[in-house]
Amino acid sequence: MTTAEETQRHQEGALSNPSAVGLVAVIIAATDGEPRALTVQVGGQAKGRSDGLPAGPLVPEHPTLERGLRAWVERQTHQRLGYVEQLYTFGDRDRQGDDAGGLHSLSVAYLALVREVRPGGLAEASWRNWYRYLPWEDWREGRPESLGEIEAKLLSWMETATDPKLRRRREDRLALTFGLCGGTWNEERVLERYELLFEAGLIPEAQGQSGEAQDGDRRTTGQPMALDHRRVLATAIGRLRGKIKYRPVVFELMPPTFTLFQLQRTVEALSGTNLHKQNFRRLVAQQGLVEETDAITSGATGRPARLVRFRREVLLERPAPGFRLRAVRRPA
Amino acid sequence: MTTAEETQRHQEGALSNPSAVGLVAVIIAATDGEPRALTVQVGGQAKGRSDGLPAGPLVPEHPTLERGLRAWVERQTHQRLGYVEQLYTFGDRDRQGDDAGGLHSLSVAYLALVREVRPGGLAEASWRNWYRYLPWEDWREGRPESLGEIEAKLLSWMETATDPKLRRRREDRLALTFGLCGGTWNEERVLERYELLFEAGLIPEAQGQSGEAQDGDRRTTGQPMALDHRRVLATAIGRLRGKIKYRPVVFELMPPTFTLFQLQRTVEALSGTNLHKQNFRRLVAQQGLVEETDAITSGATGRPARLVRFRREVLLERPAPGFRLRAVRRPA
DNA sequence: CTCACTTATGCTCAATCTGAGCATTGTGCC
DNA sequence: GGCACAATGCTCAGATTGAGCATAAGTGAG
Repeated sequence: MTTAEETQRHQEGALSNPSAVGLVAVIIAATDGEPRALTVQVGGQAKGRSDGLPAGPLVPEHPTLERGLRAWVERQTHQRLGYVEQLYTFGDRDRQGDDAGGLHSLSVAYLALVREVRPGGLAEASWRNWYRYLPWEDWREGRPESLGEIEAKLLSWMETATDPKLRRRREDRLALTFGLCGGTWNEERVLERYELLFEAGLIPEAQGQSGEAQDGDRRTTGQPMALDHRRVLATAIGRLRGKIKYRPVVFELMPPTFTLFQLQRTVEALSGTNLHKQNFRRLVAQQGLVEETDAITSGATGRPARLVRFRREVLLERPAPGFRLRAVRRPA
Repeated sequence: MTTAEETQRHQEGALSNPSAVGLVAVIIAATDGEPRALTVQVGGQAKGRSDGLPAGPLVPEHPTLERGLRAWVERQTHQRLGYVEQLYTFGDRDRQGDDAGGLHSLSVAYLALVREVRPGGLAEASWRNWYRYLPWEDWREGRPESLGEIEAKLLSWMETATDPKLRRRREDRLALTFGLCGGTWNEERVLERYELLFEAGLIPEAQGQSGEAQDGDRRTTGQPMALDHRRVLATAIGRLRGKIKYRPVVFELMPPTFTLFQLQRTVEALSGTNLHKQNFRRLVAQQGLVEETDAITSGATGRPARLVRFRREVLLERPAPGFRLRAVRRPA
């Protein structure tokens, strides 16, 4: 069959593979300078319960996928979603675990940013610091200590490759993702790092995928999640870290008014790095991202700070405002 | 039902909405300084034939969606795909036309870049300049002439809003996407522009979606495509235009060796703008994106140019190499 | 052969942006 | 008042950019 024939057959509705399609949502908030994701408890008694992301079937009654997701999440969590963006569509074998009875299954993942964290809301849902699941991604206190052990294991995984070409390829990947062997750490490569760990057998969720021995230790390789949800989370973090650099999406996580330092803390929380304070303010000022209110903080230690608010107008003005975050280089 | 319950039910496989899932591929090449997409003829005799993108059912026999797409396209087109990336998953109502017999239908769209254009290959498939479908996106010869008419229509669409708030919102969107009313043109907002035209009733494909009068004219609003394929194409172009700025993906479109000017022409073709020649070379040199060969062009008019080739090593070196394209400002 | 034309390539220069740090200003606390 | 701690202002050298000028090295016409 030619492409054209196949296309035509497809477009006339003669589809051969009905599939089970679901939604997964990565719902992000940032309070107290910590990045948080909404998680739920999933899993029956047999396998034990574990953290997972909110997920559900595709709701067909909505005009678009995004609107459907929005309504679904807002109904479930009573959160108003600020910003919503489609993340990625994960297929079967990208995932692990049971196929849904022979059906091919897909998950359409969405990233959503919410402003406030309603504490009560749902019994089984809770906000968790996302670095709980990916501890090696948090460089705010300097190089994460868990990284030492991880690197050692990755290096020995590299060594297990006997084929020199394969070994070389692995070395390149280590350099690219974890900054080993002379590479540099790029905070956006969250997914690539997760996938590398997965392949190297350091991720417990990889069980059943291959028979290799699992080498997971929550202190170093983080807490597991149900199914492939950690992969989805990693995708979300990577995307968000990229996005804040050229679109003012952080403000979707901020309260109506805030101080520049709170804003900086939020950006740092997302990107997992520290920023140079004065330069950060200069950047924000130059870009005209915020405007001053006449309120001033009080009570806290140190000199009170001026409260500012996001200038919605920038969405129309500059081509692509955001933060170009330059991590401050730390001595040791 | 709570989120957690729903999630659990979902994850245990009790899915309620089996859906028809398909793939769509935007396969891009660039030859002779023109950006081209692979198109096929689709549609039966009743509706008339029209251009469409290669599409087909999801192939379940592959480990991941991407690998599946890769195999499928390579089998169909005998093209080796260089770079493949998932674009977006389009839902039903995002699309137009017939639901597939009550099934909810999804299309997972992929972007692929190929190096060479095999001319023969498929009878019904052909490479088409992508600006044929989105003529307002090509600013290489200066402001596209079709834009005058488009803007006039958009402005009158804006005026039809009686509610001042709605009118205001439309004005903002015109500024943001088409640079009207004091905004600036941003070459990455391809999808937003298409969607605006769609809403404004300037896109013939919108028929049946709403009863509004269609105002399409191929010379100004471009040639239509089947279903929502123009939307998919617009998504692809926007994504690619963004990507070339921070990842060296253009090289996936180039032959093994090429001149710097050919490279520039390709980047210009994709971005739809003109670049400053000397600065472009300086950028490429600085970033170390290419290395010289000892071959030199000959035969063409003008001084012969050195042939260069892509330095694969940069993929490992710099954090995120690509082109920051600054359009050269033209006087008129 | 020389000229006109075309493209390649080298180089300059001012304006701006960046990374890093020093200095000063308000507050709460002892 | 003196201290610790943030907020805020300001400087400064080095790198990056945008825009051009100038020169080199081919082709084709006369």
